[in-house]
Amino acid sequence: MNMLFDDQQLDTRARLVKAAAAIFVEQGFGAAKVRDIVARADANIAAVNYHFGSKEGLYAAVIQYHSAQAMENLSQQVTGSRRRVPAAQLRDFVRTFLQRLLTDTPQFTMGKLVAREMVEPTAAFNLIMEKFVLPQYHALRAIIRSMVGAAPPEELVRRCCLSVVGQCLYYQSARQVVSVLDPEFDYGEKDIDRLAEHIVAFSLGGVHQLVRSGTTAARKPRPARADDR
Amino acid sequence: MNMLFDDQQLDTRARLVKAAAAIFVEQGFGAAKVRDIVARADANIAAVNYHFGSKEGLYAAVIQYHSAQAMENLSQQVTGSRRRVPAAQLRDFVRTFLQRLLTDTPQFTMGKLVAREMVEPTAAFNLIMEKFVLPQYHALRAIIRSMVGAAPPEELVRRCCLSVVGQCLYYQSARQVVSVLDPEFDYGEKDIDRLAEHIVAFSLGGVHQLVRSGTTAARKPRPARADDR
DNA sequence: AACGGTATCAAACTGTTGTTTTAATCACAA
DNA sequence: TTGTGATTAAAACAACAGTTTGATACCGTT
Repeated sequence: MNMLFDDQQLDTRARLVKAAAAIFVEQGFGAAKVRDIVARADANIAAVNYHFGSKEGLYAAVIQYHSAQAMENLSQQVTGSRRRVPAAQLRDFVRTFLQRLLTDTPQFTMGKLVAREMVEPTAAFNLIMEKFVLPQYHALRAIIRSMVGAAPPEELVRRCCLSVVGQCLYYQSARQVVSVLDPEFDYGEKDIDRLAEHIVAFSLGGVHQLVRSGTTAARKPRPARADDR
Repeated sequence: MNMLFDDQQLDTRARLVKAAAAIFVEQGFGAAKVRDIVARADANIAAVNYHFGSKEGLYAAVIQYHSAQAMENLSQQVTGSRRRVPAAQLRDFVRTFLQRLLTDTPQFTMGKLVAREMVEPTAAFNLIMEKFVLPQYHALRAIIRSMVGAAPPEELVRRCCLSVVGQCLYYQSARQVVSVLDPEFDYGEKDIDRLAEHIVAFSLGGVHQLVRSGTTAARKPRPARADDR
């Protein structure tokens, strides 16, 4: 239990964490098979129970390991863009979020694990929520709030946050659908950048639209608009 | 193999389809257990293989049964709102889409099955795609296209469609997250209507923003905007 | 009443999957 | 060298889940 990752000659424990991370991301915790993991790690079946106690313990280790670097990414992201215009902050947020969600390098494994937990929660759900989802959510909420001012109700800000996140997450959770509807999209850096541009522009328009209609329209009875009926 | 559903005293086959639909929606095909299904249907284990050949056969039967009424809902929806303003068509689309996705009545089971297939594809994925996803997508694409005119490239329209769908699907696929971030939201009719209003307004703003920036900004080199740096 | 087909049921079967066991191997200190 | 604890390996175990079996009940027909 000395250093976890060397580089070349990893010990069994480290190889297991690495292989498990990949398979958990690909298939989710439930569908992942321990035998597949140890096969990829080139280790023996008993190793996972010896080192981690159980499959769940291995999953916890994967999360814990990837948490560390993901967490510092997070904090440097938040502090890094404090001084900018809200719209630029949103751009940074979406770009980073999409990168973590869609890029395939092992550096961004945590983002995909979090996405999995959202759609298919496991025992680690609460931990993931408070360690990753909520901080991210609060960051995004602050950005949106600074864009709309103090007047609009909290609910509007919350809905906008979920709209932004929903747009992003769809490209990861529904990859199969995207690959049919948009076969060109190959999740490369270029594609991700273009997608980020789109989602930012779309969301900026959405937020502004809501501020506009929120200030002019009545509150309770839905105002009859031109597009009704 | 006479009539499938009576009403009150359903035969075993019908009870199985009904129970299976509920459990497949709740847990997904992979996680659903045949023993749970037959327990809810108050039937014997062997019944599923006797009537449907296999668990997969049962799943196919569930899809086939719910397809019928879902399909006619679809067509009447499309033909029903042809004559309206695009924005009103979008409103209808989103409202109906959300209703199918979030309402818990068995009438709208298909929507949730489709959502499952998007996130966790099974052998029925291709069928679901061409029978439900693609038609819906084309309908939405036509609406968006009629809003932006002929000038914007197809890619922009496609991105907008995915943005709309992503916003909606998130509330179904990530229910657990929503229940933490927004505990008030209880998926009642009121909530769904309000959510539809939000997503429509947000998306209208998003689409218009994209049309605006698309016509004014240069194409290849990203124009330096006020919010940069 | 006897027959034939359909449906149901309890029980067993089979493959899979997470886990455990037991022995062998290795590293290293006494 | 010897002993000790950590690690690995092969095999077995136990629980689970989908499927199959063989017997039995049901029901309309001859």
